[in-house]
Amino acid sequence: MGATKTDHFTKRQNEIANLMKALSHPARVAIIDHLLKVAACVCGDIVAELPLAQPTVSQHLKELKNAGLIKGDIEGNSVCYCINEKTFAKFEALLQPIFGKVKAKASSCC
Amino acid sequence: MGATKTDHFTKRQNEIANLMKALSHPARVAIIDHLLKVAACVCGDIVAELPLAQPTVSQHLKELKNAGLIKGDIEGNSVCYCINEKTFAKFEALLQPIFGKVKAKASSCC
DNA sequence: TAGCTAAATCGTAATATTGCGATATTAAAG
DNA sequence: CTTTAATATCGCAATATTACGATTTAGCTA
Repeated sequence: MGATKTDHFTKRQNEIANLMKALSHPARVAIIDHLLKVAACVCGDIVAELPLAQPTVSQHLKELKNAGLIKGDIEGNSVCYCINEKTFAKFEALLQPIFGKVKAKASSCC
Repeated sequence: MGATKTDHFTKRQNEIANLMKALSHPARVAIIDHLLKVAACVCGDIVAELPLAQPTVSQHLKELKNAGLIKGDIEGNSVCYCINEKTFAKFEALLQPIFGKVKAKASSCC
């Protein structure tokens, strides 16, 4: 055991969970923060920004990329990472109904 | 190793990461879905709804409670779980600026 | 009190994540 | 072609998560 039973849940629930997981580590939130702050799409700058070793940052970048939250363009020697707006838009669209329903509920109990 | 270096990141980044982690499992998304759907605050109904054993569901409920996303009121024999709107509002407030900045950026590169 | 039901906790196995040193890979520079 | 720089990948150790059977806790009812 220990393997998540993803097949028992809806596609939507798994999509939400996957996007949440991608941002469930402060380093990855910090990477997104940085990519939003800097005008240009930084590459190895991210490694310099974070208090983590290069291989570790590379791994976090890979996870964000797998989740589709960032894109990586090879630019000669280095790689240019940047926000993938499409996925963020989808994420927002998935969360909107939840936040909306929470507000509509208005403490029906407890 | 293996322990997340939470102390190297900002309080905000850790807060976001923690809330994300709480919803990074489809079962926990399903629990929130269910609590939003049902008018009354269900208790053991959640166990019946999910394709998981009772101890497993109890564990997921505990994590959602620890993150502050749900509340649990003891009601005689059983427990009444429900959405904690305050935390959801905070979560939304934390994400809003990110989604906003993503849209404002409008593919500056890549 | 004894028995029943609902939920939490314990203990443990399987698996996943995090972090990083060492090592590849790839492309520009000399 | 060799060197250098920037990233990615490998392999491993430490730790965390997921799942659940067995057990405990707590309240209700008879």
